[in-house]
Amino acid sequence: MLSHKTKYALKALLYLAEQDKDHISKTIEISEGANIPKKFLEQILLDLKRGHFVGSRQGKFGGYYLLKSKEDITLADIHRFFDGAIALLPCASLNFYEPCSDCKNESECLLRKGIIAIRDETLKAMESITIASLGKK
Amino acid sequence: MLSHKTKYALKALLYLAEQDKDHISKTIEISEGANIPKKFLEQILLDLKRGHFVGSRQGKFGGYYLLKSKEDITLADIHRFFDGAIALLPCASLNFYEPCSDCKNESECLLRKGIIAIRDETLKAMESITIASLGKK
DNA sequence: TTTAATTCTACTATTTATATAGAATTAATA
DNA sequence: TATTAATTCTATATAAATAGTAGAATTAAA
Repeated sequence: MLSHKTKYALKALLYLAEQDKDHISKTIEISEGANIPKKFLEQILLDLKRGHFVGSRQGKFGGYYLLKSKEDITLADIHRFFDGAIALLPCASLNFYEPCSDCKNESECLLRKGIIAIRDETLKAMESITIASLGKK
Repeated sequence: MLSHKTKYALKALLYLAEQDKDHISKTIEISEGANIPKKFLEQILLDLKRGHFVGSRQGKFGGYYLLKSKEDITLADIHRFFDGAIALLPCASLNFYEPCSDCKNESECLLRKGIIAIRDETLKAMESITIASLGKK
């Protein structure tokens, strides 16, 4: 399952992607438009800024805007950024690999191969979906 | 990610599937064979029993054995049984559907359609993997 | 009756998720 | 330059889920 944070981040990005180019969205505007708790959204937007997905302008008339092109932000990117690994086990993750603490011999683990097969399919689907493709109803 | 509980359950089922027919495995034996904390495994085996995946014999020389055929236990089954929904959002789940509390209009939710597409792919992969197929190295 | 296993109930840390509060900083503009 | 309204930052709070432990009760074979 996605965490609420990830879901809210995706909704916020979708909101930003819908706006006119050059429009700068205030937090409160996104919060109301996408129905996300304002203070929580504030943190999420800061995270997205640190991840270089969005940019911000400070001070009066400040706000947020998309930094990356909406075609270039995939569901896999946002999942990894907030929730981490896409694979169901750390030993099967490409970007967040860790050995299982209870694993005696990873190369002989029966489970791992199945989990890798699932990861491959899920990943293919998640990388094919972008903020732009979601927007095209 | 799978919870440890789900991972341990899968490892325990794999262990049971490897045994000779009619063999009854004691908890301590599975615990040591699959490297799972014994007391935690005890709870997991009870859960698996309640789910009719395994059967047990009580008393001296008691233990656990597979109840369902190993061809009929899929990764999707075990995931759903312990960790619940396979979909990334509850509104996209077939077996654990719930509306999102922050959703204004589900039928128009841009995110939902993408999440359903991912679910379809992941599900196909998870249903194709069984305890039996994992065992065939 | 003894023994060795499962079964059951309850408890308890630890971590993660989901936020909230409030002060500091920034930048436009009157 | 003072005001205003926004972001930014740090810290904290709370609730739920995860992971695991303890110990007594029950069961059934020998």
